[in-house]
Amino acid sequence: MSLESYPRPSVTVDVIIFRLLDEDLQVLLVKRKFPPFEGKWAIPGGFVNIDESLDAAARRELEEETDVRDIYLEQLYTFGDLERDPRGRVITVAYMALVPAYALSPRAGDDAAEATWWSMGALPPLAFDHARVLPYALQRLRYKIEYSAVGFELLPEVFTLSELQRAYEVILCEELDKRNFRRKMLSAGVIEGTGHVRSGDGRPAQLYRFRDDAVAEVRARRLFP
Amino acid sequence: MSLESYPRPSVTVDVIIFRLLDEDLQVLLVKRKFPPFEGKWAIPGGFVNIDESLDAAARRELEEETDVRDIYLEQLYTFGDLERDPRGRVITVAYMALVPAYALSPRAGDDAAEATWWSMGALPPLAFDHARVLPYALQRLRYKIEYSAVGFELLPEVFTLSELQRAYEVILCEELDKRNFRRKMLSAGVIEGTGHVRSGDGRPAQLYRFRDDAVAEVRARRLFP
DNA sequence: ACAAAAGTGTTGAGAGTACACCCATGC
DNA sequence: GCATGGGTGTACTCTCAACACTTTTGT
Repeated sequence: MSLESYPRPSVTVDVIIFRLLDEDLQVLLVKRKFPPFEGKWAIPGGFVNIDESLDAAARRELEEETDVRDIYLEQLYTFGDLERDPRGRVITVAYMALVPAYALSPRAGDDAAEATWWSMGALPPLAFDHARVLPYALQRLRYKIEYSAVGFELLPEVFTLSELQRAYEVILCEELDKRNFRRKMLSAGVIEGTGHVRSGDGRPAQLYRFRDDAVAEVRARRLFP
Repeated sequence: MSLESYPRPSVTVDVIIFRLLDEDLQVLLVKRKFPPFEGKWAIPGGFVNIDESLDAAARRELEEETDVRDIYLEQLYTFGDLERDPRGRVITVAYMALVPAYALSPRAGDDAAEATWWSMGALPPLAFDHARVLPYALQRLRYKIEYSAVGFELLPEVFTLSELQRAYEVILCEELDKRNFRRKMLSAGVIEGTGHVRSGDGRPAQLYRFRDDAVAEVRARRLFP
């Protein structure tokens, strides 16, 4: 059976771009200008070129929206229901990107559709099946932050322990104990002090950075002994 | 931009079907009869029909290979590198299925390619990028068995605690303590006794079944407090 | 001196881990 | 009666979770 003999679905990548700003977890969405879903908001994405891998397509879409490189990008899930795009059969491979808040976007001088950051707690009406995709991504982010070190991808290069804790609290929607948090984070060996401090209101805070060499993947608690 | 204006990749689903037989974790592979990869072995799969969801396509492929229904099936990952299929641009959505050992397969009277169970410890030469896909699936299975109850999907409806423990040991390549295993498994509330026993060599063993209503998802140990 | 945020230890409970012997049956 | 696998309890360690006050700076 040849590759030619079947009608082919279209394949797109959608990139869910999260950032953390002002104690708020936000996602970048673009406004659709044409029917269907005119005026609704969608996860940025586009067709996969025939000579481009999925990862490369996702990275290209990401770089069309943000100005920074070396961004964390991970494949999430592939959504392929029949009725998800009324224009035809479109399968989309969803990726998740985590950008630090200073990543300039929506990109200046961009000719693409209007792009805006939305708080995950107050989303606008969404196009396609994106109302299903975003909660999936949030769940994955929450889950992953619990046993790996992806949380740092949302922070600037140096940060205080309080900022780090607030990042975790915002993503998990849960308050954490300061002493336990600091002890565990430090003993995990994933961050290191920079030797500098940051002054502000109150006592100046030590600054830390993420240790690139740290592979912090906590083993899951097992169901059995 | 219309859906028509781009050349489209082909989309397939591949279903990695695991079973557990004789203390051996096995995977079902089909022998390829035509170039490329003639004589090599591949994960069973096929094209996604234009009027069929991804999940439906995966289930159809699975049912072409096995005789049982209600089988555990989960989407794993989508592989979309350019050179993974020399015949052209083919993106494949990989699924993982777990079948009990009595699931008759390869299907009797099947007109499809020769299909054989292979031990995960001794795989034949593989087609496409399947040498990358199978270890990914195994890792996912190992990971998932540690914090959820998918392990039961590989066992018959009733089983002894020793059989269950051996299943875990085979998948994890790790010996487990009998007393700890039994205590934890019973206290987790995911299995219940049937009241019957099975006789064999030595003392007869109590038989258990999985409790459908048990939602045993163990929370991951967290990196932070 | 006071406001504001940073930083610091201890204790009790529960889970995990290691470990060795008796029990019920078939032959 | 013996070989074979089934079944059971305890002690130690370690991690988790709860909890409140002192320190350092800017104004």
